[in-house]
This record gives sequence, C-alpha cells and structure tokens, in this order.
Amino acid sequence: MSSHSVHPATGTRKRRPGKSPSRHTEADEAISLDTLAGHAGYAVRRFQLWIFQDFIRTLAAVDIKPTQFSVMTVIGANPGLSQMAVAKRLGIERARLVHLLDSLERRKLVKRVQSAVDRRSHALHLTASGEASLRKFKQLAAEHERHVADKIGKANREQLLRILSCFA
Amino acid sequence: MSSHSVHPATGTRKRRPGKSPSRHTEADEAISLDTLAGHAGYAVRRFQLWIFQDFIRTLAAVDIKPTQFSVMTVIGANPGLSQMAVAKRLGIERARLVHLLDSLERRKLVKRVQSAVDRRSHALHLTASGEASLRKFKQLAAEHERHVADKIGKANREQLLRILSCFA
DNA sequence: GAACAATTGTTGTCGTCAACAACATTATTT
DNA sequence: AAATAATGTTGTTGACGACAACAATTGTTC
Repeated sequence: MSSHSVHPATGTRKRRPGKSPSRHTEADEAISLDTLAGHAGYAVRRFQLWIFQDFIRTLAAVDIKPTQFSVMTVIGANPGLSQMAVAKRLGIERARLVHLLDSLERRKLVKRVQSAVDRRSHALHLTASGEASLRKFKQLAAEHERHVADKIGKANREQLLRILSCFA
Repeated sequence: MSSHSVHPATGTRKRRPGKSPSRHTEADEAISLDTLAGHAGYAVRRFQLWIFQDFIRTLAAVDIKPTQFSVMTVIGANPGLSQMAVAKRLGIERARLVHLLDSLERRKLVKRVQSAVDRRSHALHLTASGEASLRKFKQLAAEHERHVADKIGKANREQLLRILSCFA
C-alpha cells in the first residue's frame, strides 16, 4: 500500500511546498493503459495529434495547415487536375475540397481554370505567387519533418514511412 | 507524351464500353504526390483514418467507438480515477470527457461516485455490466487488431508499436 | 437523335473532435 | 482569512468526415 502522498482519486502527487507550483503532474505514467498499449490505433492517434500540432506550429508564420499543404503540393506537381482527381488522390471529400480551394483561391495561391475538354470541371493550377509560396512552404515542412526525426529517431521515421507506404 | 486514353483534366481513364461501368478509376496512382510521399504526417493521417474506420466497423454491433473504448479500458484498469486523471492520461480535454462519460453513464457502463477525499471530483468505476461488456469489447478490439496485422503485416505492426511507444 | 444514366462542382446538414474560455464549487497555499 | 489553484461543467469556435441533394454537363443506350 504505497500511498505515500498520492492522491487516491486523481493519481497525481500533491505538489510539495518547495516544488514548482502545479507545473507538471509527474505521476501520470503510473496509470495503466492495460490492453490499450497493444493497440496500434491508440498510438497512431496520439502520434497524429502530435505531428499535426507541430506542423501547424512550424508553418504558423505562413498560415498553412496540413490539408492545405497537401492540396497545393499535388496541384503543383500535377497542374491541370480536376477537383475530383485531387480529392480522390488525397482521400478528401470533393465537397470539402470546394471550401479548401475557395480559401486558397482567395489568397491568390491557386486558380480554377475552365477546362477546355470538359465544361463541367475546373483545371487547377498554382498562381505564380502560389508557386513561389509553395517553395517556402516546402522548406518549412522539411523543418517540421526534422522535428519528427528528432522525436522518434531518424531510422525509425524512415521505417515508419516504409511500413505505411501502402497508404500513400 | 504517353497520353494514351487518359483524360488530361481528371487523370482518370475513360471507361471503355466493355469495362465495368465506373467501378473504380484505376489510374489514380499515376498522380504524383511529390514531396508528400516523404512526409510522415500524410501517411499517418491516411493510416489513422483507415484504422478508425475498421475499428468502428468491427465494433459496430456493440456501438463502441475508439475513444469510448479507451476511456472504459483505462477506468477498468484503474478504478476510482478522477475525470482529470483519465483526461490527462488519454490526452482528452476534460471538457470533452464530460460528454463521453454522460453517454457511458446513460448506458449503465460507467458510474461516477462522489469522492470521499475530494468533494470536487468524481471517482470513476465500471458498473458490473460495464465490466462484462468491456470483456466483450476487448475481444472485438483484438479482432480489429488482427485486421491491422493483415493490412500492414504482423512484424510491421509490432515495429510500429515499438516506434510509437513513446507516445503511449 | 432522344431518353436515360453517370460525373462534376456546389451547397447544405449532421455528428465528431480539438481547442478555448468562463463559471461555481471545493482545496490548497500563504 | 485571503489569495490561488484544481475540478467538473457549460458553451463556443473551427476543422473535419460522411451524406444527401441539386444544376450543369457528359456519356450511354435504345
């Protein structure tokens, strides 16, 4: 019964007078995850949360979020794609892509061009400033990727990419 | 210039008359991901989407979602925890945990007990039926985990868990 | 060629989720 | 006793996935 100074309800140690005032509750790891530790989904959820937060923080100066970056990257590499094609390739709903493109078009990063072959669809292109911006975004994204490597290890990151390559 | 029968705007092949009518647009992989292929966050997002959908589908019969499962598992392994402790351990906002517990309590799976030591907090416990249900949930969750192993490979799944163990 | 079906972009709704902010109640600190 | 902090709760905001409906256009089929 090692109930030294551990609050039975919270599992957090009462902060001692001399200690830092409520900085971190150190004993969170004492709480068992049980079978959760063996579930890939749990670890992946936590990891994805961390990785997106770091991406957003690293690209905060240019105000670009992960989804926006993915859309611009694909359009940049494949000019003239339709919205359907981009949505399918990235696993985004075409309804959602409409708003994403509205936002990017307002910022003059992307333009919708009337397609000559299919008058239903739009051909998507980066604007001139969109291409310049994307180069900057990619630099910052690369910096974010280095944060990932620092967090989980360079070799582990590469193995992770290999393992999940079937989802690309 | 290998534009055989590839629609320039969509990147999708025109469905040939004899072929299945608009089943799958097979040539989505032809669209380049560019630098996106080297970003862990992109792969992780796609993977997390897949894994959550499979979890939800596999546990659809008992109507339990990943977050609900994680909450019940932690409470089951650590009876008497406060809401704060559970929220911190799982990385859930305590505001969000309120609704999750409301739902689980309505279904008589979890109960909030007035804490004797701290009258602000609730001690969380599984009900009797909650414990029985959790055993069933864990069986189904294990089945889901086998789906994951089938998808990415048994050894890869274990390496993934090892790589991401620092996020548990 | 006309009727029918499918695709594309768009608009809208619904439910989930993370991130905040504010508040009342209760504990802790000084 | 007064100031400060923690806990549970309520509410709002914005991003997101899933779905359904619609007009315009294209493709198919008779």
